[in-house]
Amino acid sequence: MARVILHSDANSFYASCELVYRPALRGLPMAVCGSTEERHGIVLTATREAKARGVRTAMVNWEARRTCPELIIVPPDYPLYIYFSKRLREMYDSYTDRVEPFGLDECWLDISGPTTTMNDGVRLAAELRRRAKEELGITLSVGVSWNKPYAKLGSDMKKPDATVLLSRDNYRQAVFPCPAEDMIGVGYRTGAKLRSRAIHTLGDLAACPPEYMQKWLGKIGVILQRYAAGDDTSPVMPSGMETVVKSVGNSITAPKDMLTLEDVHCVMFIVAESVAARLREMGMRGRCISLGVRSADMHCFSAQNTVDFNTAQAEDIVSTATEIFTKKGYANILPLRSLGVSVTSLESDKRPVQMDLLGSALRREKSNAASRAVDDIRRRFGARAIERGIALLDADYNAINPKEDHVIHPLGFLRS
DNA sequence: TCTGGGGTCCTAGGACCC
DNA sequence: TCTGGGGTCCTAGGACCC
Repeated sequence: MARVILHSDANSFYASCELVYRPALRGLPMAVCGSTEERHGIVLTATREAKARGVRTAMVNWEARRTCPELIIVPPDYPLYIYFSKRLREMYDSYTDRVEPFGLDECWLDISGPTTTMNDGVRLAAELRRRAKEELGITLSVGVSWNKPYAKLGSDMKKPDATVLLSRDNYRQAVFPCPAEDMIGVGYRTGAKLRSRAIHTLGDLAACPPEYMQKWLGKIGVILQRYAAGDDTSPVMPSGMETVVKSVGNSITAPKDMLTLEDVHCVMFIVAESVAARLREMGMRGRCISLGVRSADMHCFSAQNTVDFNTAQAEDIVSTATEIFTKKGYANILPLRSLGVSVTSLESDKRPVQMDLLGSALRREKSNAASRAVDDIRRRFGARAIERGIALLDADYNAINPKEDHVIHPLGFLRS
């Protein structure tokens, strides 16, 4: 049984959808690039080649505007990304039932079979690239290998519109000279740690004794060493087996710093409302509520609280988050730049609720019904059709709409 | 003047129970 | 009464991914 894994990465996915330039490639609002690229030294994608040439690829919006005053900032269009992501996904699904998405624009495909060869993988890669270009106008970079980390590595190696085969015959020459940071799982911090012990390349990493890695970096150390050596047998999840969502949250950098407790409360409500509505949409509720804040001097704090009931109600989220805020003395770090809440320990809202003697479970059910009615009004007449009084206190904060502006719907939604 | 947003997993320490 | 161990849950923080 030959294992043949592909990893397909849609090149400049967001740019392909809109012909826009996304500064910093870090999910910031996107800006039209036009011909500014050459004149201002702004590059379209953070490619390996660009990095190797030392070209600046990270630029925040204000920097980009300063560099290029005629830059036009275009807000992201998530429904469009979802559309393209869905079309690509359908294409992959027509070849194998083992397709595992990784973000909106990447997927692993497993085409292993008794007679499958690496050449079959390369042929399929060519066909996927041809079809993506013809049918969607998008180019793909595809890595082909016998394991997931190498397939991913291969898809990163050559962009755009390319296939890279990392086989048992060539991987030593192709993989081992690469910087250790190229491997999935090795980020900025871990890369620095590895370098501090003279582990510079994937070859260096692959050669590390597992016991040494375990002792030094724990579980993740052993995993990374095995990734580097191509020693990974983790399966590509079958289509339809998307992992269950484990947390739902929203956070926002406010249009102006939150100076007072009233400001905090107002933003907290707006964010909590979005989280609660999304939970209800997904048919979920949870009992662990966390609050994260960032002060104006960019220090982050977070804390959580587990309550004894499951909720998808903004009021519950806000009251718990407020408790945390008070208990932790976050008032002392005002002004705040950013605030977020999230809910974990999730369960389906189809599960029966234990009634209690005080009737609070019953009250919660009623309040849930009221929230659903509000959801329905907003669905029919728009997000602004019905608003909370507190949100009207401040026009700047009221302009925030986390649910519409920031949420990329979970990948599970793509299959509906 | 400004530094994103939504997630996942892992770790280490502590509380609690048996 | 004291001590120890195992298991589970909770919590805060860190690192990583797109």
